[in-house]
Amino acid sequence: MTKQPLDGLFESLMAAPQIFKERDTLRHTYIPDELPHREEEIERLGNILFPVLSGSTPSNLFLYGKTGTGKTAVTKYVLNFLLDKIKEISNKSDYALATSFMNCQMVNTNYRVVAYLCDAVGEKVPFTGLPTDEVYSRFKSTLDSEKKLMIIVLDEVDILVKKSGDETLYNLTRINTDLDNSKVCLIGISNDLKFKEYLDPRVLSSLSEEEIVFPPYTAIELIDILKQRAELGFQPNILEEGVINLCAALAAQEHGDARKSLDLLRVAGEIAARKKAEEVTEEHVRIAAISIERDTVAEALRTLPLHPKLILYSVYLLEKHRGSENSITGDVFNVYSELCSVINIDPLTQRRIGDFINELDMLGLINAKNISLGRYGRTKRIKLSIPKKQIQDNLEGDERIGRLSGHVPESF
DNA sequence: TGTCCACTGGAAGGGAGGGCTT
DNA sequence: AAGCCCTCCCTTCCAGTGGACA
Repeated sequence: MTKQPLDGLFESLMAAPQIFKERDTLRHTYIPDELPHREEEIERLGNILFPVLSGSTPSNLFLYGKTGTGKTAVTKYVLNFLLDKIKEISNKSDYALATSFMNCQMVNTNYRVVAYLCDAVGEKVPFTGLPTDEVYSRFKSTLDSEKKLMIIVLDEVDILVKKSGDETLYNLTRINTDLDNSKVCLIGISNDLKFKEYLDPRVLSSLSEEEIVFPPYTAIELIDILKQRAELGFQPNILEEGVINLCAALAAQEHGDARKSLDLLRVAGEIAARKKAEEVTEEHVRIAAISIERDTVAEALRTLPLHPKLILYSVYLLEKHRGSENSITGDVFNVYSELCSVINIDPLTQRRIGDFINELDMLGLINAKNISLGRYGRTKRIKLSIPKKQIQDNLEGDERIGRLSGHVPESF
């Protein structure tokens, strides 16, 4: 058999110095045996959920805190602990503990939440077709068919409520009154502190019987977290002095985000491994910071549907041909409509384009600010938030947008 | 000070595509 | 097969608005 080019690649990678011991422990999704600087939160959550061990229903609770402050990790940590404990005493207790953890970024409609819960209790339902009420009552009756205590965790619950309202949440907070054998405990997790304002007061009072606020990590705390993970994930003495401090400092600039600091450390390690370096250096961390940023943007651009891509490309063309002058919604819509006719598709309405402009703003790809031009109306001032080169490189790769490359809109 | 522009953004609803029940 | 119900994506309608201008 002839030698494949990949054989050589793998051989040289194997021969290179080993950087990682256990790479996955450096992912933020990995739950270590200890969570440094979250002892207090673990203890509080443990205290609140402790009644499950004696078969009582704990209070519903709400966890608040910014991204990367350990809400999800602490919750999973405590739930895992409880599940282990329950296993130990299972012969002594006459009920089962079930948990369902869902991220409302994915499970973001009322129907999907209930369907997900059905799945968790072993009730198979189609992803569409049934009335939500029907799916909900199937969930209830399956859950109630045996003695069970179910802890339902709704991570990023604010997304669900903003998108689909709080009807499901309302039903779930009242479900215990309809159950004879089983009980449900709800845990809501949110990084939007203003989220409470959207909630019906009845849901709010029932859901936040207990609340835990997760403060951001300080740079010093991040260093401890990174040291712990580095010990698990990297070969000994592979990190140059200062690497961990730099990762912590960069992440601390953004509200003490442990997730980000771990990503930085892991990607820095991957870069060092690729370069076959003897150790991971501060330079690798800096490259990692740029590469993470670039990859996030490239990924966002690549996965955009066609119409938002065209809108973004219109903003790009406006900036390219009219210099740094800011565009307004009307300009963008005109160029967008023209591009649609060039590639022979029907343009969407200006109303819909307005929504897409807001979405692109939220993704951080453009900056759209409401302004008033006096008697010339109220509109949005729109600027690109990322370099033009990045738009060009990533969008013109799309065959349909590529056809527009070099096109100068007639409106100029 | 009132007018008026060019929108914004909420609300309601249409319809396509999918699937269930009877 | 008919009648429902779901989500998703979109349109239509329209009241509301900030501030330059007459």
